[in-house]
Amino acid sequence: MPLPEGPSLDFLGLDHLARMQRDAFALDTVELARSLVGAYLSYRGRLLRITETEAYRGGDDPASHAYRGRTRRNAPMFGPPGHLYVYFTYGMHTCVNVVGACEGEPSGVLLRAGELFVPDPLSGGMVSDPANRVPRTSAVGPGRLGRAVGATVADSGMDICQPNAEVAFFLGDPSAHDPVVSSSPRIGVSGGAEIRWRFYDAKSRLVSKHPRGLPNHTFG
DNA sequence: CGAAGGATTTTCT
DNA sequence: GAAAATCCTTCGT
Repeated sequence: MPLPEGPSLDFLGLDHLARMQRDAFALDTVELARSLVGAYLSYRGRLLRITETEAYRGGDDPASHAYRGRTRRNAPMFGPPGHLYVYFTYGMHTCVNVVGACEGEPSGVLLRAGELFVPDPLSGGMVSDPANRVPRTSAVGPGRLGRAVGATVADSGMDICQPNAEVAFFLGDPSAHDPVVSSSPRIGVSGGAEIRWRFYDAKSRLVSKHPRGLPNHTFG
């Protein structure tokens, strides 16, 4: 089986990519979710190309953790853009969100899937991680992504716009590897199932499978 | 293949 | 005490 379609990251040297600053996160939550597909995430030294996100926008989104108001857990969703909201669920999964902007209302973009990269001693660049091929070790699915980058709830609230933050996003190189961003209803939500706030790269194999066979390209 | 059920613990009611 | 923005295994076609 071939490795998943993806960029050869010889150019990566993340220095060549623009690091996302506060203004890049201060977008409407849904716009941020869309723009993060194809972006690179550096999480304490682990590198990931984001392939799938979901938006949780506003206090009247019934699927959002913020739906029933502010609690200690979801507090970062009510704060300024460019911070992490990390939560623990189902007794075993740690899921990572980024806070965007929503007119003073709570905001969260759930990182649902990505393609892992590892250093390549031969080229000196980064190459797709063989772990991507094994569902268990991949970063496909929010729980698996959280595990792959080693996220913990202690990371919740982290300001990722500080110059020396251990977590940072970089905009992908549009001229080299445009994602084809498609949308679908969100996965695993109990309310608001008609809203298409899930975004994914239709060119990537490394996206989650929609339980209901709803819009979701699969290549191979 | 797909459907069903268990795992496991934090958070909130 | 119940639910949870999930994942994995098992069991049935």
